Amino acid sequence: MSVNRRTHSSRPSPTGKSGRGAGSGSRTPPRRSQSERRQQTRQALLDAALDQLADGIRFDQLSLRRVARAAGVVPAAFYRHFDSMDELALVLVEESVRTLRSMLREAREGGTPPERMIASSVEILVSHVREHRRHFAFIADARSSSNTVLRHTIRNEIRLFASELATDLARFPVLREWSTADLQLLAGLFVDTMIVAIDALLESPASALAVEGPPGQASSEIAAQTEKRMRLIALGVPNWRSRP
Amino acid sequence: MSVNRRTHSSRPSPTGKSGRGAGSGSRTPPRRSQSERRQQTRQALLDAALDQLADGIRFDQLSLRRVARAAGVVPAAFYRHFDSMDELALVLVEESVRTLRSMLREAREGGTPPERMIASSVEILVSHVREHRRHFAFIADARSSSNTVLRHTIRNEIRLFASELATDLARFPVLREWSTADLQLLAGLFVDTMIVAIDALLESPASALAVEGPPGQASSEIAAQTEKRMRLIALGVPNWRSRP
DNA sequence: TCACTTAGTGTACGGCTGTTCACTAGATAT
DNA sequence: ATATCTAGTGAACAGCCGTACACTAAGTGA
Repeated sequence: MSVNRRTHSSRPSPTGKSGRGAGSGSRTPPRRSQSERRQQTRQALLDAALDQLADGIRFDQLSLRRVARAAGVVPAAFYRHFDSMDELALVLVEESVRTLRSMLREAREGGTPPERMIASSVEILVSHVREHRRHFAFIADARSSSNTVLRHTIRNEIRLFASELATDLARFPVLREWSTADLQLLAGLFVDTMIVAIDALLESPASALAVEGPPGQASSEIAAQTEKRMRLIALGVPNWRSRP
Repeated sequence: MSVNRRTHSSRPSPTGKSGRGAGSGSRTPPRRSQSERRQQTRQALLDAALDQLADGIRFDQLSLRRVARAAGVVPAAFYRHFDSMDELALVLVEESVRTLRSMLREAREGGTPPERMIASSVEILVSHVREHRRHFAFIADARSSSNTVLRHTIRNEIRLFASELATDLARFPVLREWSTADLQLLAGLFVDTMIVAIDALLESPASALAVEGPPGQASSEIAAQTEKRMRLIALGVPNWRSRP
């Protein structure tokens, strides 16, 4: 995990011999420009945080010191890149939201026939969570973080995501006449169903040997369950009237 | 919040006069049996924890010392009643689950006409959350706690809740022919919709002056939104076939 | 009345936390 | 070649944490 080679030590080298290429097998450290070093450490900090998140550590328990340690850097060095853990979190929001939007884009562009729409969306969801587990773990976690700003930020992004989905839904013939509010309702229901699926997907493989309760479902079961839920919701659409 | 009157002090009374009824206006402390005292402090600890939870403090941030302080008791005294915060949490689970089941009972027993079923359930949900805010706050929080045992325990209880709802649903004529699995699916969808509603209800009033994002919706809006979601789901029911 | 039990006290300890500061070595600019 | 800049170091700080321990006052039972 450590990014930086030890550049100087408090204890002088035990052998008097120092200088480049002295030790057998020790190679000259690769020359890196200052900006390379900087950018690399910064990313190491972000990666360290994401890795811990993917390992089931919650953001709230993620201390500045733990992140620095996992990045192979001393705590004080953290401040060269971020003012606080909260600021690091906001960078992770951007990264993760990009992943989220890429999922929407992927679902949009393939010329999927309407009757395959739900199945295809669920497949994309599952594969995206598998391939970008760390980002989804962060999103899921941040959603219920104790950091108010972070929590509100991520929830707002999810609301935006639902809004985009709503305008996509508007293109379906059955939904042509629907009011904006009703489209938001439907999209919100779909999105919340996805979130439940994401939570389940994240729970299952990391805690495969969980001590308590039913063993985490396999991702195929979760996918099947999610697809059924969405189909059931979609079935109500043709009969929907806003006022009861 | 403090339950126990100061019973002795490290510093001797500044006046030499000690003994009962000495000071003007000081009344004799009410005699309490030992078991009364014990039970009272224990409840004060539980209440202190619940109060903090209702104030938006997450269980993870809730330290033994904070709880003890809020209960007006020294940290070491905590151990006379619970081995650890985790053990206290499990007691709160029992308390809270009782509240949850009382909600189901209330929804069951009133002779509600079928077409009012959803509206009535949502009303009961909203009023229950208002009246037992602390328990619901704990449930919502524990669901995503970092304590694995606690999290699994509460999720299992929610699964049980969904199962009971499923058997209730089975009594509806439209659902007579449904398989158990499909009933579980439907119940799960309803329950998750409720959880979303609970989260929203808990968010709104405590953080009425939230710094960021859209102001929390009023509970009536949340109720309306939730009712619509459930109605939409219910509309799909008559057309449902398990295999697509 | 007197010994026993027990709920709660006060103090102390080590461990982890965020933050600060003077310092250094390697990259950069003159 | 030399001076400047800067990413990272290591040591120190105060604060909160969980836990341990000896102690005390009040309630309890013989």
